[in-house]
Order: sequence, then C-alpha cells, then structure tokens
Amino acid sequence: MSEISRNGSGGGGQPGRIGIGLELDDIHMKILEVLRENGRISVAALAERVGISRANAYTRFEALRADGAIKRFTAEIDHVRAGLGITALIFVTVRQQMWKQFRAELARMPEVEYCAITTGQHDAMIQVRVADVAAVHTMVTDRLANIPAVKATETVFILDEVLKRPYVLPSDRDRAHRAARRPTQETQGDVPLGKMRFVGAAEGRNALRKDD
Amino acid sequence: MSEISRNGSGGGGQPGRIGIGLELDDIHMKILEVLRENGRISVAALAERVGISRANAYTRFEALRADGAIKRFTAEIDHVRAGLGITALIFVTVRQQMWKQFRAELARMPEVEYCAITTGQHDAMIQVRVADVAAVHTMVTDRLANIPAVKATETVFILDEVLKRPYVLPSDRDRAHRAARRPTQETQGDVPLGKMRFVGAAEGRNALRKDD
DNA sequence: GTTGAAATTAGTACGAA
DNA sequence: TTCGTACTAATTTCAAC
Repeated sequence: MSEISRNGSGGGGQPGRIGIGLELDDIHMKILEVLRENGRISVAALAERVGISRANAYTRFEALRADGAIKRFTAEIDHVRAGLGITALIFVTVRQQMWKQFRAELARMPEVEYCAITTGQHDAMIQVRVADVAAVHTMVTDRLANIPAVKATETVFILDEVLKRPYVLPSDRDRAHRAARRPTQETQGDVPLGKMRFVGAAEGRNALRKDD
Repeated sequence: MSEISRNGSGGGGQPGRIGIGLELDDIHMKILEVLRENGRISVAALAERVGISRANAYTRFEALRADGAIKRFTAEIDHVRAGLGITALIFVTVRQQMWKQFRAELARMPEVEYCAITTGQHDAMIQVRVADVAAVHTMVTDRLANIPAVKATETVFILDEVLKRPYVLPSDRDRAHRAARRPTQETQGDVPLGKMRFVGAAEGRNALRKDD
C-alpha cells in the first residue's frame, strides 16, 4: 500500500530518496487544501467543494491516504487549555555516533512535540510543551542532560506563536504570488545582503545522520 | 484563520487573559487524546472508545469545540509529496517597534508554516517549506530582507524531522512517567549543569510584544 | 469519471434514571 | 449530568451508465 511513503518526511523515513507514488494533479491539491483546513469534512461535501463527483472524491481520498500524501488526520488542541502553558525550544548539540541513542531517548519524552535535525550551530531542535517554567528546567537538567548523546543544550522560550498553518502547500504560493506581488518589490534588485547569514552544517553532521 | 492569539490559545480569545471556560476532566482529556490521533473518527466510535454514551460524546465534543480546547481539525500532509521538499528555519531579529509590520508581512508569505516569538539571541523563528534550496535563498534575500522590520536573519536547514506529535497533552506525561521512570535517573541528582545554557530575552523584547 | 438508488451510519431530540 | 431510545437527515456504498 504505502511502501514508498517513507521519504524525507516523518518518523523513520529514508532521507534523501523520494518515491514517485501518486502523480498529484490540481484536483488532488485542491483536496489537500480543503482537508487541511477541515479535516472532518465529509467526502460528499469535499467532492462538491472541489467540483468532482462523490465516487471520484472517494477514490482520490483513498489514494491520497494510501499513498501517504495524507499522513493522518488530527485535532489541533489548545495546549494552554489542556494545561501546558509553556512552550520552549531546546537546541541540542549531539555527540557524534550517538544519534541513535538520542532518538531513542526522545521517544521516551512525551513533552516533546517536535524534533528536527538541523544544519548550523546546533544539531537538533526540539520543541517541548510543559505546564510551567520549572518543568522546562527539570526537563533540560534531569532528562536531557543525563543523555550521554547530548553534549550541550541551549533553551529559549516561546513567548507567542504568531502563526501556525496546517501544512503549507505549493498552491498557497501560487495563489499568493498572483495576489500579493507588488511592483516595487518585484523590480527591487538591490537587497541588503549584509544583514543576513546562512549557517552551514556543523562538523560531522552528515556522519551523524547515517548511524540510525 | 491561521493567526493564533497572543497567549497561544484559540482564535477569539482575550489576549493575555486565559478564560476558564470548561473544566476539563479525565474524559475530556481522553477525548482529546483520541481525536488528536484520529481526527476523523465518528462521534459514535469516539463514545465507545472513551466509554461514554453517544449523547454524552456529542455534548462533550461540541463543548470542547465551542470552548476552543479543540482549535480545528486538519489533515497532516506530506510536504515532500506535495512538492515542498525543503524545510528551513529562519531566525529573525526584528527592529523594535516594527513588530506589527513584521506580522503583516508574514501573513503575505504562504511558505511560512510556523512563526514564534522567542527569547534568546533572536526575536522570532519562522519555519518555511519550499520546493528547493534556491527558494529559501529567494525567500530570505528578496522577501525577508526587504522588510524594514527585519534587522537580521540566520537560516538553518532541516535535514530530517525526527518526530512530530499531534499536540502534546498532560496525560502523555503522566502515562510516560508511570512507564518509563528508571531508578538510576530518578535518584541521580548530580547533573552536569555545565553543559547546558538558558538564554534570556534580548533587549527590549517585552516592548516588542506590546506594539501590535 | 459520473449519476442515482439502497444500505448504513451519523446527528438530533427527548424522556427517564 | 448522563444514558437510552426513537426519529430524521446525511453519508457511504454499489450499481449501471
């Protein structure tokens, strides 16, 4: 069903290889657009919104699911209401060749909502949601610091989440480019390059990614 | 729609103030747990899984939705399949008193999936999904650099997303603590504090949050 | 890929515990 | 509040086109 669904994205994907799977056409994209905004819409209503028949909608819906283009449906929960008012980012420097262990420990930490391996100064960024600031401290000092794979951490707090979109799609960009391009910006070629900076991968990063 | 209110909670909330709204009991939490893993489950099936009647499930479901504890239902889409194979984090230093403008510009950038205001060296972190690395460069140099509010940026690439949980809940922590606590870690008080570092808010950060 | 019917299931209303 | 049931509306499935 979805052997090809394990590339660069979620959980244990094979980084670097992209399976072709489904060829997604405009209607597929439109379906994804609708579903990402309303994950509980009925397939019948979905069919109407994208302008296809019910049967077609069911076929495509199942295909997207089976192919892995739709990974899952989920409810976005207000973490503050749920009792987790504090969000923090912890940037982690991982000791070489211990990446596998780091991952295993991560799985044991339910307060971790997100973890990504990054280029730059640090090796990974994890996002945690906890009840109070004390819990962040506990988390970092008691849990993370005890992992041998963790060489160093740097913690910042999230003061506000300005925006969170339910997965970006290429169609968003197309739509926005048509609507929001302003001539002054389009023609303006003289960009103050001096004020930005790209940060490359740290030493041995590629090696790190292979040992899991 | 994708704007999140200032205290991190639901859409129309009073910024800074957290309404008490619903008192969430164990059953509410269990409902959230199920819904976060399967956002398309029928209310009937939900009722059975949490062990309440259908009528009760409908009542609670609606209450959670109305209260804002459930913000929305969404489909998680494989961005690689959707044609956005590159994910990057851009750390932005924002000029004081120009936060409002920065937010407005953000809304015009569909490739931005997430933006949070943080403590630490930078003021904000944005996560973007684009088709290729060139698009990141374009995004940073053409779009971000042209915003007067942006003083400086620092970009890192995400090589792999190790884990992404559909919103953390307090119940996860409880469950994990029961299952995964190992005596060696619980009693181990001597933590190598030297290897971690907390980063406080940059100058004038609090002022920044007020001017929007 | 579409339409239209049957079977199933979802959502609502209301009385009783 | 919660449950159970009956009722109504909608969805999904399956057929033929």
